[in-house]
Amino acid sequence: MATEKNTSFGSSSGSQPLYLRLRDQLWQWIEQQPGGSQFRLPAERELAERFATTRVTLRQALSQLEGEGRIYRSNRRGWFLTPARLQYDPNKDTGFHHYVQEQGLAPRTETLQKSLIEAPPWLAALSGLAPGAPVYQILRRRYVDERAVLVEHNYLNPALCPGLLNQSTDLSIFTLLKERYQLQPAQRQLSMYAQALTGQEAEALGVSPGCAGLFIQRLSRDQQGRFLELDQEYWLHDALTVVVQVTG
Amino acid sequence: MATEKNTSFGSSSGSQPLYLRLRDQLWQWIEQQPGGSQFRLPAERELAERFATTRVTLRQALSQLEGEGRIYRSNRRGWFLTPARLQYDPNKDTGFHHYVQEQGLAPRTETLQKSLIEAPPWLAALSGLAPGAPVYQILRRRYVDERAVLVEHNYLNPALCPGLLNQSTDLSIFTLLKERYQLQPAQRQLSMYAQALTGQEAEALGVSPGCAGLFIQRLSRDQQGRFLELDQEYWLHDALTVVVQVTG
DNA sequence: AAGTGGTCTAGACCACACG
DNA sequence: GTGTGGTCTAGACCACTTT
Repeated sequence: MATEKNTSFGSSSGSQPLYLRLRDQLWQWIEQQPGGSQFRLPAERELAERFATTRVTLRQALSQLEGEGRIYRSNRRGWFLTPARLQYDPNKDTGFHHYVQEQGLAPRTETLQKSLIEAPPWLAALSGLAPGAPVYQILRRRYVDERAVLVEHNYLNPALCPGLLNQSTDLSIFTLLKERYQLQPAQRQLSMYAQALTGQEAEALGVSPGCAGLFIQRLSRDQQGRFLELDQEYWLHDALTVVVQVTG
Repeated sequence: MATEKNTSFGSSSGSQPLYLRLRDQLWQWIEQQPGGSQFRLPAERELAERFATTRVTLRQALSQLEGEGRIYRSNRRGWFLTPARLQYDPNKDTGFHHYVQEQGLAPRTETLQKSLIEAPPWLAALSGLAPGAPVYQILRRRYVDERAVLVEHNYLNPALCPGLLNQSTDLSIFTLLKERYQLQPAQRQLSMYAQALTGQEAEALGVSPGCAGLFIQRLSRDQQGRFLELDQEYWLHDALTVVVQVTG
C-alpha cells in the first residue's frame, strides 16, 4: 500500500534528482554553519524534516558528500565535517609522527598486535623468503587528531632486525630500523589502489563496512636486495592525498 | 502502514546484517557462474526474488561488491564482473596505449575537446605561468577493452610545443612531445587521492554520480624548470592499481 | 512496447552511544 | 533509558535501454 500518489521525481522541477539537489543544499547549509572543523551535523531525522524528505533520501545525499570526502561518520555517533587531507609521501622516510606534526596535526599510534609468524605463501612469494620462514608481524592503528585514519600491517625480516618485537612500536618503525639496526631501505616498490574497507579493517577504524578506502603497499629491500619490510596500509579514503616527488 | 511483522534483523540468525550475508552469497553465486570476464548479472528484481529479499537490500549488497571492485554497473544497462585492474606507473613515460597493450588489453583514446585557453588562477599558481597566459587544453576519454576508465584534462605550455593542437591527440601526448618537440619531463610532482566522481566526470564515464574514483595529478617541468604539462586524470576506482618503483 | 536500473516514500525494528 | 544511526520492507513512478 503506502504510496498512492508519488510526486517523487520531477516534483520540484530541476532536471537533477532530488538527492543531488539535496546534497548541494545540504553542503551550502553546512558551509555557513559556525563551529569550525569539529562541526557535527544535526540528527538525520531532524535534517530529513528540515529539508522535507525521507531519511532514506537524506542518507543518499549524505553518502554523496561522504564519497566526496566532505563529511564522514564516526561509529554510530553521527556525521562530522571532514578535516583537511593529510599530505603523505610514502616514498619519503620521515615517519608518520614526523610528517603529521609537520602539518600541524596530532599523530598517535596504537600497537594492536605483535607476533612472530611463519610466512604464508603470499608473503613468501612477495618477499622471496621461504614459505614458513619466521617473520615479525605487527598490527597498528594510527590516528590524526584522534581520528583513526589507517590500520597498518607490518611484516619484517627477523634476520635483519632480531629482537624488534621487544622494542616499542608506538612510534616509527623506520626510525627503529635506522637507529637500532642501521638498516635503510634501498629499493622500494609501492602499490596503491582504491578499495572499500571491509571486515576487520572497517571495524578497526570504526567505519561501516563498504566505506571507501585506499590501500597502500610498500615493499622494501636493503642494498643487497634482501627482504626488509612489507607494509600494508588501509586508509580512510578521505584522510590523505598521496604526493610523490620525482626527479629524473 | 506496510510492515506489521518485521523479521528484518536477526531473522535467519548470524550476527552479520543481511546485506553483508547477501553480499557473500551473491559473490559465491557469481563466482561459480560460467561466462568469464564479460559476465552480466541477472536483473535486480530477479536476484531479489532469488535471494528472497527486497530490491533495496539487494542493491545495498551489490553496492558493497561494487565498492570492493568486484562488479560494476554500466549506465542503466546492468551489473557486470569487473575485469582485472590495470597496472599503472604514472612515473614511467610509456604512454597509455603502450602499457595497456603490454598487459594484453585493448586501449582506445577519444579526444573530446581541444582549445587554447587563458590560464585560470589555480593553473597559474600551480604552473608558475602568469594568470591569463595562453595554455593548450585537451580533454580526453580513455578506454580499456571498450570500457571507459578515465577522463583526462591536459594543460600544456604553448611556448614549448607550438601547434600541438593541430596534431592528433588520440595517442600519447608524451610521445608527441618527445618526437615532435624533443621535450622530456625532468621533474615531476604526482598527487593522487580517492574521491567520488561527480558531475561532468561521472557523466563522461557513464557512471552514476558518487561512484568511487581515483584522482591523479601530474605536474611536469623541463630541465630548466619551465612548466611543461599538467595532467589531471579521473579514474574509475576499480580500474587500476598504481605501481611506483623507487630506487635510492 | 517492454524491461531494467534509478529514484523515492512512509513507515518499522534493532543495537549501540551517551547521558 | 532515550535517542541516534543502521538496517529492512513493500511498494511506486520515472527515464533510459533494448527488443
